[in-house]
Amino acid sequence: MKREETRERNRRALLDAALRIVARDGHQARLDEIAGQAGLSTGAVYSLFGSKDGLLTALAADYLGPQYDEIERAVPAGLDLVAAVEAFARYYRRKCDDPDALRGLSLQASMLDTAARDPDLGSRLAASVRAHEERLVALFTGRPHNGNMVTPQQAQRLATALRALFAGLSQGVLAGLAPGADEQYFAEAARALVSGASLLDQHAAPLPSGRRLTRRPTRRPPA
Amino acid sequence: MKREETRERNRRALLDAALRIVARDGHQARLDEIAGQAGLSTGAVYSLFGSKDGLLTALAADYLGPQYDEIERAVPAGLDLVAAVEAFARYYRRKCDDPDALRGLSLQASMLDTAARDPDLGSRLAASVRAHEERLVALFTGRPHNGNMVTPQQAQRLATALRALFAGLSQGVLAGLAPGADEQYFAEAARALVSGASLLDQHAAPLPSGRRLTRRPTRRPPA
DNA sequence: ATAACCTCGTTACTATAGTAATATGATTAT
DNA sequence: ATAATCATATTACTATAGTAACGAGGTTAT
Repeated sequence: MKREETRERNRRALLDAALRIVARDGHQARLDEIAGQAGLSTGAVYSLFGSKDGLLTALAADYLGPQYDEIERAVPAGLDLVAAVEAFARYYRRKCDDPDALRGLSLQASMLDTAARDPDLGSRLAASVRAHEERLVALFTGRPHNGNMVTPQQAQRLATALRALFAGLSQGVLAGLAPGADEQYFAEAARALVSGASLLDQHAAPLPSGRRLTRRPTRRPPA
Repeated sequence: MKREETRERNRRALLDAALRIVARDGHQARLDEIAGQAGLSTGAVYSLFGSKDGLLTALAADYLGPQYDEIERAVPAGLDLVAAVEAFARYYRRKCDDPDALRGLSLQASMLDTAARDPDLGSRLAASVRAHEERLVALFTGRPHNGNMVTPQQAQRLATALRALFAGLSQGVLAGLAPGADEQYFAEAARALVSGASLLDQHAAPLPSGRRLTRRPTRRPPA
């Protein structure tokens, strides 16, 4: 079975070359440069991955694992739910400061576009993401919160909302739509989702006629 | 001043043609078809908008207005904050069911990519979005909540988080990452941000040793 | 063992975004 | 009024993604 073997070798060679070049150029990486570094011609990409998007999708799926490794390191076991969610939030916000976060955003955008336009690649991508998301669910499941333990169902609901919130906020920060969204803001927004604290608690103002809040503000972290 | 006049006329002609064709083909719309329908050649696009992305960005900026008109219609005055936020959430979720929501997602992705790659277009886009976002802030400012009125600062914080959350959730729904995120879920997630309710309230399970929740669940809408 | 076949990568081609040089016609200065 | 200049669209070209026909060499059936 030498045929299958060379196929696999070529596949790997393309993915490895693509990783290097995509890390540098994002989704604008040129196919002939990738194929050249893999010792192949651009046609091989179409034979093995169907399209440039197919190659990038496979690459993305390959690198979701390390991505979630990093998240798990950022959210240590032993924290209760609120603390874990805050740690997650701060991790996400810090990643926006990474010098090549913009390239990451561009890649993410092209993945989104691929998913929107190519149902096949889209569902393959979605499957990878969902598979890895189980790790996120596991990361929250069982943590104490309000005297209870987080159930897998709760963790699932939470993971969906948190990923959405952070994805949206990161996009906002990087695209310049949300200039004020600092680490503190990420943490407060995330905490609002899980705890009884609202995003608004810290900035309330009385009605003109002046009855005070019924809810007292949660702890005000140091400015 | 006939020069400026024809320039403006050509600009409009390109935008009008682009609107038709982009509505059909998304960001894959072909430049020569757009230019052809405008009675111009593709070079005119580069002369007037600098690039295809420039044309699409201008188009997007043009159509943010109607977008926000629709939002304002979906969130009537007179609702308190929680109800307004829920209405907003449900509007956003319903838009995911639109038959050409996927084309919208693809366009949104390409705008994101443009913002990530071209600082100039990115900041122009961000400026348009922020300008229109003031309407969103105004939409929430002054509504009653917990016996107070929402301040502009609170509304700003809220608008940032809501847009991020809905953008992320919509992307998730359309890309197949968040299959369970129905209208109800959108509404609950949004409510969690503003009110004391947590996303987890409805799905709590007791600890093995069994102390109950300290917080009682908020109203459970009919299934 | 040999012939038919199938898989996969290459080569040559097409389509489209973008660039550079050019031409045309408006604006401005003399 | 006429010439110089500038702005803007066109034309011809380049670069790159994608397609289709082809061919080499591994695979399978007799």
